[in-house]
Amino acid sequence: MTRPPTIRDVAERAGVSKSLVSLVLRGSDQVRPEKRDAVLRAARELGYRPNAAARSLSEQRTRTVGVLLNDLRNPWFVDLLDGLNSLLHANGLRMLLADARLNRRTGQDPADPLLDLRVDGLVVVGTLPDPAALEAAAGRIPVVLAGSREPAPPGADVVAGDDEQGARLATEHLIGLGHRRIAHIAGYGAVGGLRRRSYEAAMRRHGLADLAAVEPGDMTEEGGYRATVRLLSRPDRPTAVLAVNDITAVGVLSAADELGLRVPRDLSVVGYDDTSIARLRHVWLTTVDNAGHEVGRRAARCLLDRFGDPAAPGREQLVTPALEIRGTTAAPTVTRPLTG
Amino acid sequence: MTRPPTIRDVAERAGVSKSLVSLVLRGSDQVRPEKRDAVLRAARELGYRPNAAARSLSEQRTRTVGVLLNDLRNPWFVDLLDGLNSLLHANGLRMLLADARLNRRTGQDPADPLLDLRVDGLVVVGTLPDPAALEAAAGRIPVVLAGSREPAPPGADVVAGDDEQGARLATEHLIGLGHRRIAHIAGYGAVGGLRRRSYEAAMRRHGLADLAAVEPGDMTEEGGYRATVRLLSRPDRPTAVLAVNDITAVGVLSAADELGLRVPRDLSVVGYDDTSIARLRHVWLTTVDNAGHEVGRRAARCLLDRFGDPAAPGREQLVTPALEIRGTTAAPTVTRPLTG
DNA sequence: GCCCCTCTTTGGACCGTTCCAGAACCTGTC
DNA sequence: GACAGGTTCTGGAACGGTCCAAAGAGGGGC
Repeated sequence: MTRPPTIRDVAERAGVSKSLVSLVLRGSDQVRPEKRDAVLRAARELGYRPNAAARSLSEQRTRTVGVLLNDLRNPWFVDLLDGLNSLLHANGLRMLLADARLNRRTGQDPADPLLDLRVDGLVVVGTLPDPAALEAAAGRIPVVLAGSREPAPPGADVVAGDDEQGARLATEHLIGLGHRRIAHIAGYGAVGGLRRRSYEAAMRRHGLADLAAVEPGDMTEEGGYRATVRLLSRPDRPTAVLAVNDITAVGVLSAADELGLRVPRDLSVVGYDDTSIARLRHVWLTTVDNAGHEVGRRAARCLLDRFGDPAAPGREQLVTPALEIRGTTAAPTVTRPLTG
Repeated sequence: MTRPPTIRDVAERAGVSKSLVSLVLRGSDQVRPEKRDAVLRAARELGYRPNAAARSLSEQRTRTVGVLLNDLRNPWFVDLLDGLNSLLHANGLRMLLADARLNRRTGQDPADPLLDLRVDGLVVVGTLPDPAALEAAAGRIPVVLAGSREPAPPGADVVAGDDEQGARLATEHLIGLGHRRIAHIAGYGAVGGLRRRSYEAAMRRHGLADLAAVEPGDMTEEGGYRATVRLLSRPDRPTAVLAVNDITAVGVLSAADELGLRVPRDLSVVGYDDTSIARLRHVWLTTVDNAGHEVGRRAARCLLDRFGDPAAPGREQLVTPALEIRGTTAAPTVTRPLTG
């Protein structure tokens, strides 16, 4: 009922000035121990909590970093957040999450609430909101795009997994197992393009360009399912499929199941992202681990660096992914087709 | 580089006082149209954004509701957030997410950052953080526990799915299909207890008390797997399993798979929560839809009501769940055991 | 006892808003 | 043309902190 205590209430109870309370609470060592104790005791007794709004108004900074997520339903970013948070937290910064999809309702820019709160920095995870609005933001505060490779506004940093390397690892894993007809179910956006082109390049490098087959998908399970049905109904059907992401790969598994193909005996499947779904025993998908934690850590690093030097030019950092071999890939048992 | 424009900059450019700018921006109709236009134009030209910290300091409210999530990795709450947001947003409130697990690092209470920001209300989604801290918060601001049935601090509201009804629906679905040996893999917490007891009650009501079997689990896939291995190695093994949640049910599927049992022919499986995993074609799990969206809407409703009447006693609201029948349940094909 | 110096402590300005009392300006009436 | 009453507009005081210049306290040297 009664209003929360302020720094003045604490000062009064401790018998000192509000300035001294402020000093103590900010950990100054220019304070006599007895006074410090008196202040801390008073604060404890009153249940004092600093008012973040007042503090940031006065300090001209919020010690808060806004994180814009494109879709909470797609949990691949959880590791990334974890890495991000660990470093930010160690530097006394808090993280504020906003779901771009939820906030889109308004028709306004999804970053608006965060910008109104005057966050000190912005991390955009995954696909971009309105690039124009982001560019405006990048002029005022540090902006980092994490986990995607969209074109960045000038002055923004980009940290992401190395999609080219990851797709190459996956493709060469399949080639190394002896597969030659390896199909790819593609996605959209910068990530989709990079993974597809890297797959194509790897096939070409191993003299398999003619056997490459790209089927478009929409990065959903349903899309993976449908693309697989199309792929497997071809006369020269593939013995392995590289999907643009895990969820698409799960669609591939469903289709294979339905068409009576056993995985990995009749069909090898590789996903991408190493989401929790891939780790389910029931799925146990071979996939590419995007090193989300490390991406998050580096994104935080970028932000921290940029607080120090706001004018530094935007950089792009790629984190090396790792192949995670599980149960959906094996050597092909089908006899080598004549055309191979 | 230059500092963001303030309301005074706008006032100067529009040739009016800052108070008038404030009036215009808050949509007062006590302003002459020409002045209003001048102010709006000036604001647009300067790229003015209101400073949320200053506003909330002055207004003594933040128009922000804090949402405390227990674990972003467990995405069952996404629908809930969606429902929550829709109503809050319509009432001019924004949502701030905090992950309790991420913030726990500090050893402090995970709600601290939200409370420092002086959120106007708090929604705790899922299992509780430190109950003591929550109780302190409930004294100052409206608190709603959403999606779980933990004991609430006095003055807090609780909105959740009706676990008893859901578990009964699921159990009776299995009984209706002809199953008699129905096992339950239990979980922990209030939710775990309610679902288990409701399962037991339903079995009893149908004269199947002797055939009831409860195996403890830990609400993870691994736990579901292990519990199933134990269950299926019994001489009188069940023909159906009701799992405490979807993720546990996926563990059941894995174990069945590994032991050579076909689902649903040899074993029926029901999950709980209707998470996105249950909807994967490759899983296609029969489960209980917890009506997350509706739970979220009602939680928002509670909060809004409580802004109006802070002293109202805490209420508990239950939302009726619905059975979602998919591919993992069917009539038992095994002959009825003699003891049945 | 006085002066200087360092270590503590304090009052007051400021951050960018809202809110409120009252000023200024209309308009119509007598 | 003064006045009442309404509509518009304004200055200044909050809000709860931080920051800074300067005041006060204490100690040492002469």
